[in-house]
Amino acid sequence: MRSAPDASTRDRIRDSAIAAFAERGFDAASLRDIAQRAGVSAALIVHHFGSKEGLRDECDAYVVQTLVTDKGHLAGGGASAMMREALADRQRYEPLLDYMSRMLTSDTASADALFDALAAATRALLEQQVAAGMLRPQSDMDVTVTAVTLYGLAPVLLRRQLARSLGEDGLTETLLRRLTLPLLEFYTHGLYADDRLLTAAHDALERPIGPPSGKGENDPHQDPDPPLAD
Amino acid sequence: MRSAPDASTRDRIRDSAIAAFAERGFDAASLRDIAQRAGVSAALIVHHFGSKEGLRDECDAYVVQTLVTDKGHLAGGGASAMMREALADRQRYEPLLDYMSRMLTSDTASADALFDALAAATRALLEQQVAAGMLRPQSDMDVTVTAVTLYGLAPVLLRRQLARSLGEDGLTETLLRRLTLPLLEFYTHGLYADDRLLTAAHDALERPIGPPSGKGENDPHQDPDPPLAD
DNA sequence: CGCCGCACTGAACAACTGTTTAATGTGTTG
DNA sequence: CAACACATTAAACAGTTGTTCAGTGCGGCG
Repeated sequence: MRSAPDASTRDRIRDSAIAAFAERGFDAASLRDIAQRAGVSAALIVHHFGSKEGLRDECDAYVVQTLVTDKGHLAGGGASAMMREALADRQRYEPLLDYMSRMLTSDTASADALFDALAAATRALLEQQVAAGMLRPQSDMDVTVTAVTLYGLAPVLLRRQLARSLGEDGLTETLLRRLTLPLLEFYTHGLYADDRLLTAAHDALERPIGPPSGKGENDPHQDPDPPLAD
Repeated sequence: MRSAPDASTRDRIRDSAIAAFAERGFDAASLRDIAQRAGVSAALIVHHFGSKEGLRDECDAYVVQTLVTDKGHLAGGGASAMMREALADRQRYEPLLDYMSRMLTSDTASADALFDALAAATRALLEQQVAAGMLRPQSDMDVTVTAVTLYGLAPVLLRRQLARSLGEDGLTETLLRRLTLPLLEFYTHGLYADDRLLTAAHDALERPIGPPSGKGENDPHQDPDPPLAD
């Protein structure tokens, strides 16, 4: 988070805080550390924001607004549009993505609000695609919305592992291009060649209770990893 | 992490540490806090583990071993088997899942090792399914493996949001049952009804460079959210 | 000018951090 | 029994933390 050189002191502190929280986490980032980044004293931060918690609240609000409320050009696109946008102006958005990742896994009310906003954006997009006849009929739209939101967020939260695992460093354009077709293929035709696992799971769910009887070693579907079956 | 009542002091400290790190994060969990949970003094922790960092290393190793190396009954099943297992013995596994979530988003060598182990398990499972002719042909198996690993991890990392968003509290069996069929359907037939987005993306990727010219408002594929398309 | 408000500071504060030290007990081994 | 090893502790250490306090200087307004 490099602020514009003429940004107000308050804004500069906020941006420095976002960068520090994103890099080191809320607990590990000290007020003195943030103060130094912003070129001010620690006392001034408290003067402006009341407390470290107050500073956090303002950072949360700012990140949510920038990421989902602002201009609506992200709000309409869901998580992948977010990543594309982030790629375009990496220096500016990278701390925001890191901050958001920390936020989403943090058991705070702001985290819930952020996720709800992202899910709402995803829902809007999917419903628009339903109206256009682009989507297969979904049996439980709430589950679909939540799942698509989760799947869109996964590459952001696990950005480091995603890149490392594929031998890139960071979320380069090369990496995004490499992901595009396989993922779109996955979203279009799925992963499995036939209905075997699906019908097996369907049958299994008919039976009243779950996985009883001993070790459950001979279930009909041995391990359809992805779908959390049974 | 409630240890068996006769567990050795070392083990009890380790388990208390895992619980504390999982609940509050590595930085926020103090040695005195951990010591109190384990019913010992803070000095004893240092005596046994050398330093807080040493304690963390041992916790990391233990969690990795328990989650992926141990017995192989998780190693073979990927992330969803992990969740099923966790569900079966919730009290025991919940701290481990929380710990793992923090670990995977933490820029440490252990995090990389854990992810690699999970990805390897996913790869083994997928290759076995390829051999059985269950999978559609994949153009880039590395991408498929990484994506399936990410998608399997997303519900664990965002467990709280997943449950909250669907009106459950926690990863109940009810919730898992509700997820099973829609997700398996998704893995089997995909989300989209036709090839429109796929072929559009395919065409778009033919053209040499990316999204230039002004605002890129009139791309062929306006926003195929999920697949991060160009 | 004189006064007020306010951005801003360094220094001090008490609370807490991880770690060290010296000591105490307790059990095993010679 | 003496000697050693080791688990365990309370107390103290130096460093850092968020926060408070008393002040400084500067800009606008009467």
